[in-house]
Amino acid sequence: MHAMDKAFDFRTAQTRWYARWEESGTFTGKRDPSRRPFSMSLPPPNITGNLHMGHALAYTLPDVLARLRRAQGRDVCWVPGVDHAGIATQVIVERQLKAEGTDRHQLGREKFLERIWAWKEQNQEDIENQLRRLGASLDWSRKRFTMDPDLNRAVRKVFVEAYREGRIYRGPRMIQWDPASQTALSDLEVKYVEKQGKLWHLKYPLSDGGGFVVVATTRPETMLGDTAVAVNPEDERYRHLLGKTADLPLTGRKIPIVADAFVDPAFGTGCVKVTPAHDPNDHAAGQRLGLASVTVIGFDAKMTPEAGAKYAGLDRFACRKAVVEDLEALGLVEKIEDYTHQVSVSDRTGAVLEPLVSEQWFMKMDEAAAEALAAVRDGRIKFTPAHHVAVWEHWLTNIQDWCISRQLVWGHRIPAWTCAACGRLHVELEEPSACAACGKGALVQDPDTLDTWFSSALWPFSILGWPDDTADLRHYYPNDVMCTSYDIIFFWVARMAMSGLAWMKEVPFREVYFNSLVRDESGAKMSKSKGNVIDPLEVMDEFGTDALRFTLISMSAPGTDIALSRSRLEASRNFCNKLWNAARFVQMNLEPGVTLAVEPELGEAEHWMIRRLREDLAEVTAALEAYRFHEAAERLYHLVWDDFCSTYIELAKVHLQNGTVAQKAAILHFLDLLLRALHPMIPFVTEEIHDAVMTGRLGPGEPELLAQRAWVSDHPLLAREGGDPGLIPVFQEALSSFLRLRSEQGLDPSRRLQALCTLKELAPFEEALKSLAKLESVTFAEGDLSSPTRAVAVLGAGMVALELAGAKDAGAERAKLEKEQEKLLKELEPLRTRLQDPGFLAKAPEAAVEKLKGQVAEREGRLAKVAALLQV
RNA sequence: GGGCGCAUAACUCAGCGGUAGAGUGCUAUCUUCACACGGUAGAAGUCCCAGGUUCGAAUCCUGGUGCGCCCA
Repeated sequence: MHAMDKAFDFRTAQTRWYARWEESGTFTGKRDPSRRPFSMSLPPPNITGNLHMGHALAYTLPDVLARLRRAQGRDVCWVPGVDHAGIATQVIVERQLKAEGTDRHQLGREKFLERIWAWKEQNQEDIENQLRRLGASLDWSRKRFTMDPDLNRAVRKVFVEAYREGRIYRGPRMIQWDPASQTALSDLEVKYVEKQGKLWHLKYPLSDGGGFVVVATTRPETMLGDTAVAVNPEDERYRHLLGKTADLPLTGRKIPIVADAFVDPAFGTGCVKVTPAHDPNDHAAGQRLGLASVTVIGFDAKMTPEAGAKYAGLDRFACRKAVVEDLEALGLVEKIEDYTHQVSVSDRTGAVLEPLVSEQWFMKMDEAAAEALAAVRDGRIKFTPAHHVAVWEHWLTNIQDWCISRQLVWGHRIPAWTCAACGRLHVELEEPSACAACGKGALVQDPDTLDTWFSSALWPFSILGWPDDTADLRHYYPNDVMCTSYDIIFFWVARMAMSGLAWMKEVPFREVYFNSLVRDESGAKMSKSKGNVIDPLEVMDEFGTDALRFTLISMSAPGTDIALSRSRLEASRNFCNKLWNAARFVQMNLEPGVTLAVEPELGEAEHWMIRRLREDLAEVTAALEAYRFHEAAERLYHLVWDDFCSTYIELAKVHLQNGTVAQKAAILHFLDLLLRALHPMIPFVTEEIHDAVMTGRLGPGEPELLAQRAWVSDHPLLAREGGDPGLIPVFQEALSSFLRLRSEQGLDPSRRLQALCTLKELAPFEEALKSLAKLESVTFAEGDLSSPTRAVAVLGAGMVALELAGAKDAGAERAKLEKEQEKLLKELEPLRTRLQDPGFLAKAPEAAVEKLKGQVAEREGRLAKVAALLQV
């Protein structure tokens, strides 16, 4: 036991405790067969970044769950780790190389990889330490990285098996190509941004000399690769053109005019140019209609020789300018309109993507998607909030095959080898020593790596040791909960679900909790370019980790994004300080003999506090178990501030200062219950208080660390019944009436007054009333207290008065009473109307009618007393 | 074009069939024996609009308006 400072110093508390928790093995999954497991695996954070506010939330909420479940006796296993983030990481390290005047090609694949590994080690350590600062109760003994050898084995296993089953195949297909990072992307890595562009109306002369056909396009440079002009078959305007050809300007090619339903007659002129090599829709149309494909833009985003000698080698945007100029010179540009359209760019590099046909690896999605859909439909996976099911359904029912190969160095290398001699492809777990077909040629491994999410999708079971049949896997799989942000439902959740079902034959997690997005004060998404990013590390320095956590938790209502504001952080900090000071006040009045082992003595105030704890802690438990974090936080906030601090401690001050050991033990128990209930949300301040107050006062066998103590629900004290449930509310009303009278009468706050009260049952609280309302004495009397020398207030069940002698402000009192009368009448009117409504009386449930009657009676009673006072 | 979500006090948000709530801010007041990161009292809202269901709607349904997000 040591003296507590006047204010909670979170700076020392938050560095002190995490190491203790970690060293003590509190967070380690015990794989204890006698206890029910509780396992979680979150999408690991990307190694490219520091902890941002999204992580802070995404780790705080599951940490609340982990700490709750641990306290409830579950064997908690929450595995931490980081994700290698293929493209993002490679882009960053390549940028560093560029700044040093070199590049990865000069460095060579191996040196480049060494460089990335070194960078990864440093970043991973930073992220891990930031998660520790946040207090996340992760099992560091099990930490994983998506490129660990074990996890790589899982990746190879899945790749090889899926290939043999035909789920993975290789072939030329149109993909989204990122010219900046020189790799293919999956559909999910494409972002659509709105851009102000132009719509060029180009005239293609008909080959028979019968005029022109006009097509509209946002990308005129692709006309060099046109192989047809298409119209809608229903479009009467152009039916006469079908079967004819047009002379494609600048190329000397003749292209057919064809019909296809994909053409929207309302877009542009209703005639569209078809460029099968450079547009996904045109590509599909080209295949349907058997059109030729002419590739005029290369992987470097420059024009190819097929674009013609004049344009070959030009950048695609420079070529656009050149083509338009040349067409204008020929009089073939009918008009140019301003046009706003969506341009597809890389989510990572921001480069404008080029749809290109390319040889890539793909994974079939239809079967896996159907299984993932079924798992949610039949309840094997439950979503909170449930409305995200709609998004899930939509995406999985429209899913395309997944392009899994990337032309990157950083990632899981594809386990496929080609024989240099016979060209045979070998997909194997380990590198084959010789070609199984011809036995002669040298084997060359596919240079590409897999999409980062290929390995991420295996995370929920690869971290537990799969493909080996490990004890961890048997004990902790499937995971109980997956906590994540709803914006990565496709990247992570869907792919994990599909992988788990495919390879484990069981869902990877039983429940998914989607947390909100954290936004800035005005509700805008935080982004570096907007400059509105709130750094959680700075917030933790300024307000404390507990304040940050409590703010995020108390704003986490399902389905609403969080607009983080300074004022909320301040409120949370103040709350932590309030708790601290209440504990400090308790602690400084405890002698050594007061411990949790002492049987507490319970009076009216204690029974009231027990009732408050019993009701609220049950609600808190239920709310947390149902992911209603904000509700749990709000309950605890008011339980601590209003009930424990403002009401109970004020009533118990006498005991606290001069009471018996048994009386003080009751106070100690209440504080103990609050600390335990609050610990999952604000672990640092509660552990610090626990240390300061409970050291030497714990019951036999109780662990010293709060993080190891049991949850509060079945504490025997909460089962104790007794006392009069109505008494403390009457006391509160009497007290606030005295205070209000003082305020209305404009009395000097330090002046002590004589008071009267008709409520005899408050006699035991005389001292508390005197102290809190600054009274000299309280006389318990019967009947009407009204008198020309007293200020009187009407309560539900009685009356209180202050003796003011000559100092009474009768006008103020009368004004107040009149106002109260007016208010009561105003309230009564609709209540009485409703009570007289035959429809209400006939159809409303009896309880509603009774409740209304009670409300009317209570107001009428008050009204009568107020009216009587006004007549004096 | 399709889907999802949100509109409640000055601000940020809860509530989601039975008399409008919280935090912050605001007004007044108090440094009195844990806490000024505090105490006390107080002011503040046609619960976006229009219909409908119901004895009763901020709450359920339909339509509209305005925002935000996702997918194409």
